[in-house]
Amino acid sequence: MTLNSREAILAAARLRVQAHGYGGLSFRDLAAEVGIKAPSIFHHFANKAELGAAVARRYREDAAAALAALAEEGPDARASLARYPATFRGALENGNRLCLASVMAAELADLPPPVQAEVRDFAAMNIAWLAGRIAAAGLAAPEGAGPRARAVFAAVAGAQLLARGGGGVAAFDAVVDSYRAAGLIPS
Amino acid sequence: MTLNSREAILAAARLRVQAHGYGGLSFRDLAAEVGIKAPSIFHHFANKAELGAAVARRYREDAAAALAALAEEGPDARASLARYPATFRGALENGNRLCLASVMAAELADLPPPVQAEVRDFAAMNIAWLAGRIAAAGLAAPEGAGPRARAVFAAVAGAQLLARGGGGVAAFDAVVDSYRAAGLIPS
DNA sequence: GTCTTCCTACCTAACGTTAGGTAGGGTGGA
DNA sequence: TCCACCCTACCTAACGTTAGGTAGGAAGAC
Repeated sequence: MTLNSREAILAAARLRVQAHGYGGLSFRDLAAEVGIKAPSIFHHFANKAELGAAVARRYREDAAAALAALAEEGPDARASLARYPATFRGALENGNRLCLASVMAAELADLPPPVQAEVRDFAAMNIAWLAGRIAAAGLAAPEGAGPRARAVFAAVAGAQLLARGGGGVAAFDAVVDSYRAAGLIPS
Repeated sequence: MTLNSREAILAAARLRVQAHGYGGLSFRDLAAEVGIKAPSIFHHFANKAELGAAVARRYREDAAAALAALAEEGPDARASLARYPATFRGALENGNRLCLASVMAAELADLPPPVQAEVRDFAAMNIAWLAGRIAAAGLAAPEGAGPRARAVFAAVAGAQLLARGGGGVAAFDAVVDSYRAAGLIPS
């Protein structure tokens, strides 16, 4: 149960941050969900900042793996780009949550520096993946792939934010469809 | 000083929420900034929820006035649409803040219902304005103006979120330029 | 085999701090 | 006089965190 506890804490903390933010993550509530007491969390993580950084790091690693899998599914860069928004859809379906990095970006100034760094790394990783696929798909000139990648990332994150405010997955899908219609994302 | 205190509280609270979120708004810090003591705030607002709702309502009213002014500046709907993102730029310039509604959307689940309602109203107001201008500009079919308006609102909010994470106003401008290049927003 | 030692994993109790909120009093202008 | 405004003093609940301790297992020496 030792390794499982650490993993259980990480998983539960991720969901709680996605729903309530880093500031809304309480050790007592988190521990209760895992089935231990709050101080026992300190056996696995030195403090809240370290837990937050670990959650964000794991989130980035999982996303990187998912994107790598998406790219390896087929050689068609346009097709994998078209499926990129779907990686953000899941959070909305799962209790109207947001991308971890979006929630944390909203409270960025109050985040411990190590957590801030993880948030930036997540964005950089997504943008790098998008830029690679955009370049491979010939969707933009080589020097324009980076800016375009940032635009796609921002637009999809914004769609998720709007959908949480009202409309849910249906609103998210409609906004993404508009992006496709405008040519921001390939169909 | 009575009316001024209320206004000073509203203004300071708005800036603090834009920087730290509703959860990060503390009566003690807020009062200190205004130059009074924390319990004196309760003379102007019954509780935190009412203060939050008042801040959000005022924010929406101010934004509505700014958008109305933008629309009245000239009859060219395309031109006023092109200047829409600028209304979001100011927050970033002012201490790397976000749109009040974006910050609050990130912590929506923990907001008192009246505050949630104000956040939704702000989004609806923006979308209605955009839909009107999009229809007037002939940028989309009449039945497509609403979805397109939601896409523009989401995209601009996302650009602001990305810019806060890193890059600031320059990143915001670059992303908006990409939106223009893709045809999501008129130049 | 068993005794000692050290470990992991978790506990209870309490720390200092901060949160929103309340009670009741003083003061100044209409 | 009275009421708006702001004060001091205080409350309870919750926060992250620390101290100190217990249960149980692995490992080495004899």
